[in-house]
Amino acid sequence: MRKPVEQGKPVRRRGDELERAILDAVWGELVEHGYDRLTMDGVAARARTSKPVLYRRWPNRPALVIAALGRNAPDFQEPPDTGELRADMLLFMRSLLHRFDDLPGEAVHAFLVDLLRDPELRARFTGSLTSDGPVNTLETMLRRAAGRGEINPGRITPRVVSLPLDLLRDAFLTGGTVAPDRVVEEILDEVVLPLLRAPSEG
Amino acid sequence: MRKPVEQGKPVRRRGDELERAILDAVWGELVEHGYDRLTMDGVAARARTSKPVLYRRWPNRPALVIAALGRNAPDFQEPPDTGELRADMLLFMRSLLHRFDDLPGEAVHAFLVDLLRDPELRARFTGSLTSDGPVNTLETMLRRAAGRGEINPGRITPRVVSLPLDLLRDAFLTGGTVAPDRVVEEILDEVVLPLLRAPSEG
DNA sequence: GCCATAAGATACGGCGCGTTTCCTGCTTCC
DNA sequence: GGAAGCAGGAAACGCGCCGTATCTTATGGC
Repeated sequence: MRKPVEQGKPVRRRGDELERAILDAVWGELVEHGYDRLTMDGVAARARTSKPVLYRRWPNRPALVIAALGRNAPDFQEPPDTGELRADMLLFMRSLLHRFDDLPGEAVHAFLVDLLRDPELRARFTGSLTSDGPVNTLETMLRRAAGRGEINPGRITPRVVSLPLDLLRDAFLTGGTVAPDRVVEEILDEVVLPLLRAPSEG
Repeated sequence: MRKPVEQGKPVRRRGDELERAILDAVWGELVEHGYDRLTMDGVAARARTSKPVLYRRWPNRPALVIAALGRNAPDFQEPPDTGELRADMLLFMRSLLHRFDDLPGEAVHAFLVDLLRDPELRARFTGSLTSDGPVNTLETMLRRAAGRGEINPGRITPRVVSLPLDLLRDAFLTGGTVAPDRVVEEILDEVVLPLLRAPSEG
């Protein structure tokens, strides 16, 4: 709801209330202008606060946006378990891709690209995938499938586990937009699943 | 006796000579400062010219750097043909990775990341891979290998052909540095080659 | 030798980051 | 309940760099 009076009462917010207002403002700016044109001044204005307040909490622009994404993104869900690997993976990959559908895809792309520029953020990002992230979920799904005899357990290596992720990310980065379903299925049916099913050699 | 003919004779260069000097200056700046800190002023100064001269030839910073890379990068070579696919691919992938070894790897990374930001440049980049680029070379190698019976010809699809490229690029982007040999071999031995050798299903 | 052309020097406007300075209202602690 | 101090808020600044505009001056074609 809207504040009753515009300039009547300069209500001074603090702590968590202020922080929530700021992160909401970030989200709003992302939706409206995208990441490229999200400015610190813009966020401050939208949150009706000022830049020093932002910089007291976050060291720079990407850190601020990370915080906003972390707050607003839906949590990871449990690994799907349909009883069939292909369906599991399809569900899972799609849920990954559509995690930020509330934002213009171009905004997410610009943000990820910006993340990659900074070594520190880059490391944090890749780390977030493995430690308790999607990689674990994938591994769970693969082990279950191996238990059912759907795939060759010998093929399950770290590189192969993260392969779907790597390909989705690459498609997103080079394509500029979330991979369409066609591409996801292609990745699964032409690369990931055949590889997992391939018998060991030698 | 106003002019004691100092070190700088005001030789005014034009056309191709000037252009070469500029692109060399770009290269020098890349080597010395990396892409992030390559500035138009810096290039102009190093080339002993001025910014308007740069902007008369190239519309912006990335375009200028593209021109410099195009001039200084070694040409693509013929696809290797050792008689064995793994060796061919190893040679080829390594040659790709070390194409810009004269530059600090961080500079190449920053440049590629910057390319991805602009839809136009992004498209030009991905296009350069397929049309008469590395993708063609890879396909040639794969077809030869299929002819020798090394791999399953049914596995050769566009997505699979570009798979090694995609994985190298992703490793470069997310790793921040050229993939070490270990990773290249892992990609080949755990993903690409097993997939190519896998028998058709159904 | 004349003149169009492009090089070179310089300065400017713009933008956005991150910081500084100063003021002011809220909260806490005695 | 009052003072001290903490944190929010507003404005302005310096910086760096982009891309452009203006003007002078050398150069090469004719």
